[in-house]
Amino acid sequence: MVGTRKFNEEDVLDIAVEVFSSKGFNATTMLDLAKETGVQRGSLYNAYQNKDVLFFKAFSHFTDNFLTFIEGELQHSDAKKAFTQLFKAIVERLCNDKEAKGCFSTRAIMEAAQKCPNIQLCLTGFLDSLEVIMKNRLDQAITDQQFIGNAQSTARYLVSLTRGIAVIERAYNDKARMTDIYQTALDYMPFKTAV
Amino acid sequence: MVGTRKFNEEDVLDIAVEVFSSKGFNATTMLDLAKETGVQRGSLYNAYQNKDVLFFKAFSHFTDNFLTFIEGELQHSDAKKAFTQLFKAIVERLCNDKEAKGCFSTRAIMEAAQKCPNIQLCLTGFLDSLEVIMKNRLDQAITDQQFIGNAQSTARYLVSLTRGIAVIERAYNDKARMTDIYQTALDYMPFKTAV
DNA sequence: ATCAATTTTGACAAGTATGTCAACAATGAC
DNA sequence: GTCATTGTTGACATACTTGTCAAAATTGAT
Repeated sequence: MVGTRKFNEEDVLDIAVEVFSSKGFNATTMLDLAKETGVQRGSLYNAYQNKDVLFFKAFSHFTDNFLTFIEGELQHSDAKKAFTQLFKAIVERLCNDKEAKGCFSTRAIMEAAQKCPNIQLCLTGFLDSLEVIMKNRLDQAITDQQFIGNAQSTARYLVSLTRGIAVIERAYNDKARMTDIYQTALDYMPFKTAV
Repeated sequence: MVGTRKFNEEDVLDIAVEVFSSKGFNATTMLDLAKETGVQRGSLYNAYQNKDVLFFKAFSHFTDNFLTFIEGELQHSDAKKAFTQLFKAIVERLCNDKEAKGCFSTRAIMEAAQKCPNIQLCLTGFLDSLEVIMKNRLDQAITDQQFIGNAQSTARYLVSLTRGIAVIERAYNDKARMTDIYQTALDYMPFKTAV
């Protein structure tokens, strides 16, 4: 490498995720991204070709972090507690971020999914991964005799639940409401306390 | 009235709802609305002041229809069947519309809620109404000994479920998946078949 | 039929966003 | 230290969107 990039790509993508999360895909301009990252617009165009590509990169960056985060929160040996902890952490993450930004992936799905097949694939791929992680944990729970039900369907259902909570956050920005929702959902699920 | 409006306001709002549903708030331009409605841009500005107001009117128009629709689908005397019918109808409505448009209110919440306090209020007001309708049906179910649980929390949870399904529609546009989700959710709920 | 109020129409101005480019700066390799 | 390569910078052209306005058209009321 000869001319080396001045800005830290990691930082820029982190900030891009923030900006896209809080303004949404369409309302975010390259100028916004330039201002927030401190990188000139021209440099962004040089590094990424355009907004779509930058979004794409930011999204990959986000999913890498998020999926790791999700898996980390499902570690508790009691299945119901594991999922409770997961949702608790998701809600914390949604609410505790400075100035209520909103869920990056949910906003992306609502706004950008239909934009192009690549982005659509990348978004469904993310949800699929989420589903797999949850399904695996549920399979484990079944093995541990802590859950009786269809792991596949339940995982899909739980993925949908995370999306619903993300929408509720946008509307009410009320942590108690979000907590009530996932607790109600988890209480209804056929978990069994360990034998 | 002297100079009478040429276009049918009802029709225009119907179409506006369609356009906002399929493109989202930000991506919808006044030109889009003019093209789709066949009403000149200038006339739209004359009738409504700007995009925000037009959106506001379209939203009210939408909620009037939607809440009536929701109540209509909850008529079945068996509570679980009533809610199953409701979700079935919601999914139909989401999927059967020409060229997969997406849920108007969910898109609005994700994109427009933070725009201004008025719109925020109007969106939460809509969700609140939805919640009340569901809570009333659940209260009835409790009276009928068809349900045991907290009507308030469950209603909120179900509102969130409708939002989650709307997001899933955007990502996958897969009716079977959406059906699986609400069936899983309803199967987990503490309904009792009538005594 | 005329009038007055209102809508419609198309053009205009201003602002915003995108994407490109040429000149310039920086730096690793030799 | 020079060079070649790449990144940075700010300006530019283009396109899009919004909102306004004056002139023209329309129509209910008289």
